[in-house]
Amino acid sequence: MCENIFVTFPERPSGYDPRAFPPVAVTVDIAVMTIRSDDLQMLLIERGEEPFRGSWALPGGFVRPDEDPAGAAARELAEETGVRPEAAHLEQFGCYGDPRRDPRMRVITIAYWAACPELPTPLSGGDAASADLIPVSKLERGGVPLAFDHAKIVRDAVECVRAKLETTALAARFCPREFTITDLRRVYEAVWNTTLDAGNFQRKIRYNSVFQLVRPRRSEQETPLRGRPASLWTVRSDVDPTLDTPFRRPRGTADSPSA
Amino acid sequence: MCENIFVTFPERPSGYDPRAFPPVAVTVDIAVMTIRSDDLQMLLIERGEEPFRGSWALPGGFVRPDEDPAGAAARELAEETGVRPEAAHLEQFGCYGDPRRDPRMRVITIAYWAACPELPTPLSGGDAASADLIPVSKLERGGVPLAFDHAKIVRDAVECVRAKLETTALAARFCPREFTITDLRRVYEAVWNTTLDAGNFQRKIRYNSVFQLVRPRRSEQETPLRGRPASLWTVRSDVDPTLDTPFRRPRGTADSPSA
DNA sequence: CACTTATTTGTCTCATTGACAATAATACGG
DNA sequence: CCGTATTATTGTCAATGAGACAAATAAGTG
Repeated sequence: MCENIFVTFPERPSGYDPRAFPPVAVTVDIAVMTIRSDDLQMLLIERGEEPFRGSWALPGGFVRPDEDPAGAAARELAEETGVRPEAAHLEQFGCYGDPRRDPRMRVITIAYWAACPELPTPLSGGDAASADLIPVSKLERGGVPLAFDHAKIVRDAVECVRAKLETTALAARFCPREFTITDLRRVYEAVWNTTLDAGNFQRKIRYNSVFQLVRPRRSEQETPLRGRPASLWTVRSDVDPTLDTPFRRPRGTADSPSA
Repeated sequence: MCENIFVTFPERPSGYDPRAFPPVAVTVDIAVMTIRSDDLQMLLIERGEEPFRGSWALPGGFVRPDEDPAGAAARELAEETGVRPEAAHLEQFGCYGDPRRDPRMRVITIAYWAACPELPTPLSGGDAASADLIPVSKLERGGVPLAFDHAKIVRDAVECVRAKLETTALAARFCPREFTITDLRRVYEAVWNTTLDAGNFQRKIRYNSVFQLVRPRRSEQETPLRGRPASLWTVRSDVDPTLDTPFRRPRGTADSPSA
C-alpha cells in the first residue's frame, strides 16, 4: 500500500479515481454442508445457463456495495436455503481470484462454508436453476462436473471442515440443539468417512474433550426404534456459540523463567 | 450466482457491463513474520500520509489486472523485503472487505502471512515510509497504532501461525535450511510465548512428530559460543516443501464395516 | 420371559507426555 | 592437563489418554 501504487495506478489516496480501477466483481460462494443419511452432503446448484451450463456450482452471489462479505454470505445463505443466519455456523475459509476463473470478467470470490443441522430439503423449484444435496464422497470421486474453479473450492471447504472437527466442538453445529452422543459420533463418522468405537467416543467426548455437554432441563425424548434409548445433551449455554474454541497449547509462559 | 444478479445488477453473463460494477480495489496485505532475538516479530510500515499518517500498516499493494492474488503477494513480498518467493512460506489466511475499512473507497484485501527465516533487516531507507520489525508481543499489548483494520488482520495472522505450528512442520520454515533442534524449539517458544522442556522437545520432534529430520550430508558447523555443540538437521528433501502436512485422523474407513 | 438392539460403563494395554535427573561434548581459565 | 561452566542429548518414571474389546444396562418385541 505504498509506492507500488504509482506503478499500477496513477491516482492517489483521497483523490482516488474510480475509473482508474479495472472492473472487478466481488462475490461470495458458500459451501453449505449437512449430514444426510449418515453422509456429508453439500448443497450445489445446477447451472441453467452459460458458461458452464449443466455443471454444478456453489450457491453464492454478489457482495452489495454497502455490504460486508460476511453479511453477504449470511444473506445469500438465507435466500438460497431459508436458513436463518444464527441457525448455522458460517465461516470464511478462503478467497479465489485467478484472473481467468470466470470467463466473463474478473471475479474475486470470498468463500464460506456453512454447517447446517436441519437443511430444508432443496427446493429445486422456483427458478431455472435446480438445487440439490450431493454427497461429498461423490464430489471427491469426481463424478460431478463443477463450474469455474469450484472443484478446488469444494475440496478446500471439505478439508477445512475436517480439520476444524478435530480441534473444536464444531460437530455440534451439525446437530439440532439437543442431541445424543451417537448423533455426534455420526457427524464425525460422516465427515471423516470412518468408523469410531462407540464406547471410546463416549468417554472421550464426555470427559476429555472441548465439548462441555450438559443434560438439558426437560427434553422430549424421541422413542428410539430399537435398543436402549440414548440420553440427550446440549452444549453448555455459556460456551462460545460458534464452538470455535481455540487450540490447547502447552501451559506455562516465558515470563516464568525455567532457569 | 443466480437470480440475485437481477436484484443488484441489471446486466447478465456474457453481456457483463463493466460500468455496472461499483469501483472496488483489490489488494493483498502480507503479515511477514520472522524470529528475531527469540521473539516473533512482524514487518510493518509506518504510513507517511493520510489516512492514518503515522500509524503502522501491513505491507501490501494492489493486485494487478492480470495477476492472481498469490502472485501479487509473492511479488509484493519480494518488492518490499527482497525475499525470493521460494525462500519463504506464503499462505493466504483471510479476506477483509468491510465497506468502510478504507475511508477513501471500497477496498477488498486478501491477507497473507509469510514465514521468513532470514529477513534482511528492514531497509527503512528509500521512500517516505519506514519499515520496521515489531515484536508481536508489543502489537498484542496494543502499544502500536495500526491503520485501517490491520489490528484485526494482525491478530488473525498470529493466531493462524500459532495454530499451524501445532499441526504442521511449519516451524522449520522459520529456520535456515540446516538447523538444530534447539533452533526449532526457539521458534515454538517465540511463537507461542512459552518455554518448552529441551529434553522432551527433542524426543518429540525426532521420534514422534510430523517432522522428518535427517542429518545433512556435510554441514558447516558453526562453533557454538558455549556448551556442547548441537547437531544439524534438515527436513527430508522428499517432504512437502510447504511443510503444510495434513492432520492425522483416526485410521480405518467406513468401507471396512465394524459390525 | 427370552431375544434383539443400541447405549453406556469397565478393563486392559500401549503410546505419548511431562517432570526431572543423568550423561555427553565442548570452551575456558587456571 | 584439569576442573568448571554451559549447552545438547539421553534416560527414567509416573500420569494421562487412546484404542481394542468385553460387560452391563435399558429399552422394544414376539
